[in-house]
Amino acid sequence: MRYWLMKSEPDAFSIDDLERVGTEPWNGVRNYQARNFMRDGMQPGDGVLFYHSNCKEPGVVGLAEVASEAYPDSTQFDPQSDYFDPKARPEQPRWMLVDVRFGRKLARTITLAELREEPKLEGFLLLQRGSRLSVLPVTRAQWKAILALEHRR
DNA sequence: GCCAACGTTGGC
DNA sequence: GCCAACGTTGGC
Repeated sequence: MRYWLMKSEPDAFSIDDLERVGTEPWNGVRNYQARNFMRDGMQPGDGVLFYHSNCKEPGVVGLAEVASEAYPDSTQFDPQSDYFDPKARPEQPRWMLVDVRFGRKLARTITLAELREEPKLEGFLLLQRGSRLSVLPVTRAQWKAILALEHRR
């Protein structure tokens, strides 16, 4: 079992939205590195840290799990979609996604600022300068270190 | 709203 | 294949 962090802007899709729908196709990822993590790295049952980005208090807000193998993101073929990709062809899809299933909300937001202060998280991809990946791997040690912060304060 | 950092595009 | 221009991400 592996661990991941997935970012979402709460204005667009929050942890509450995921709780409401239960399971959501993680569409709209248009970065090759992020796609490759979903396509080549993820397995059903993997752990996901749900992260709110581009908001007042960025940070980890909940837990989820990978709920499917990777499959083509249908929005790439839909001209009405914001995520439409005119170069994508159904016989050779360019963008893949996985389904993500709600796990639980954290007791509180573990903020980005806190993560930066945690020595055990040195080297964490999320915290590296200029890192903008919206889907990224988390080591088991990092996962544990992050969750250990939940009830510490 | 600003802007640093990064990815992508397209001319040459 | 280089690289300038442009677009996007996302913290602050």
